[in-house]
Amino acid sequence: MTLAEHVYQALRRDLLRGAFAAGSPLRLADLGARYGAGFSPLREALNRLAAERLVTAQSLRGFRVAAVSMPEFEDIHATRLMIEAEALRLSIARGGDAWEQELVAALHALGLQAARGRAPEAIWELEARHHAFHRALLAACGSDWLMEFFERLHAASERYRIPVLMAGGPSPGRDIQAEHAALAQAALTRQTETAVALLTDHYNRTAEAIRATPLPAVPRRRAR
Amino acid sequence: MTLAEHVYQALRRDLLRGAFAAGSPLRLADLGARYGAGFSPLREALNRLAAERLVTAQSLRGFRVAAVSMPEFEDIHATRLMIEAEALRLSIARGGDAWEQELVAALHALGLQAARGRAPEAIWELEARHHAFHRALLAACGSDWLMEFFERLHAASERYRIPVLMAGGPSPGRDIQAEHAALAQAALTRQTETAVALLTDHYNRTAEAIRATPLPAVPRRRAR
DNA sequence: GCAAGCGGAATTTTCGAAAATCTGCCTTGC
DNA sequence: GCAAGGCAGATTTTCGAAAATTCCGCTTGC
Repeated sequence: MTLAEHVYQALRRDLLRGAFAAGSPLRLADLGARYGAGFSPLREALNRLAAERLVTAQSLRGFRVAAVSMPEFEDIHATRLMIEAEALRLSIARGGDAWEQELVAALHALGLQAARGRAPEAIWELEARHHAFHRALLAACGSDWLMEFFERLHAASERYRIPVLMAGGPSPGRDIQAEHAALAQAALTRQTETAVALLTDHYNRTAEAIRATPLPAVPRRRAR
Repeated sequence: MTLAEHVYQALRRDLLRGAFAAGSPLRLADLGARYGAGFSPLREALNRLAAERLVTAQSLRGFRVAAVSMPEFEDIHATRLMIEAEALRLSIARGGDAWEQELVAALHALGLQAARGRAPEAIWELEARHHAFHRALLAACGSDWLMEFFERLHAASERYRIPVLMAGGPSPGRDIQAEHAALAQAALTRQTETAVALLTDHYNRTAEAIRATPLPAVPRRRAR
């Protein structure tokens, strides 16, 4: 792997984990010290991330962490429901043995990690397995483009989930693992519209938690 | 505009116009001569385009024009129908005076250019106005993400339309301007499902023309 | 005749410095 | 007192060369 690729992955991971405040400038000198790279690989990684909208680029003023806002979250959420509902229908219609196998495996791995609690060092592994479960659910849809849009929207919404995770996880009355199990069950038994409804509810509950948690304040630049 | 941005736009335009064969390597020295830039801005542009999947990157082996294939086209086509149908419904539901105004303006501009024929120097302007018309149709959907996916899928499918355009345009019996006019009419009169059906037919006809035209041969690398 | 290995050329990737531009502060003029 | 202008430092952008790796033809050994 080249240095630029390594920086891209590390920076992307840090952005999704909320290591930088939304809207803050990403200075090349700082990033160089942090990731041990010169300007060239840094700028390559930043350009990729800019194309993914995780950072913004302004001519001759460098890069910033992309801003967050509630209207943008609502857009991400609504678009995501639409994309994933369609991908889930296709996946259920087309999934074979291998899909079922990987889905139950992902559900099991998620359950194991969920049981390990929410300590800081365990939470990112939980996030990874959560993402892997949802990916496994849609994986048989047969559309590279739907899967790419799923990944994009997942990354975009991840940044809004961080405050919720840090504030102590989801609402007390919620049994997330049960939601996942029911969803997997409906998918495996090919109850398409039940599965879509469960998936929609699942994301709507998370959206509720996000709406109830204040966004981290975006440092405002002075008017100019 | 920085040099890297300029290269990005010029290279993207050339890729969409079919200036490079699908699958062929994009050598930095060649690109440097073509666009008058050093390696740094070139690599930044290429990394952006790689994030958009117009080119592919392989560690230490540089960049290539993304491959084309009929299965990929079918995926693009199906995903596009889904995204644009949804965006069109939203746009019709939410569009106000400004939307109507820009839609009729875009339709008119498209008609003017269509009347100018299909000479090589007129064709790209026609393409631009065609794209602008379809964008105007969806512009009121209120979702940045749907619009981004629209742009991505448009760019991806543009590469498949080039051979059709070069082979002399669409099927003889087709009156494309009438299709656009009917579509705009249905949208402006808020006949949502009629508009969606017309849009779907419009793209399906184009897809038929693409299926009937052989893909440009992708230079195959020797097995290794 | 043919596959494996070698070596030079071609190519990509990275760095460090130079050039260009922006930012914030301070002076100047009114 | 306050806005306009300018200067110094900070920052981004670009280049050219060096380092690392791949590519490809050629030789060698069987």
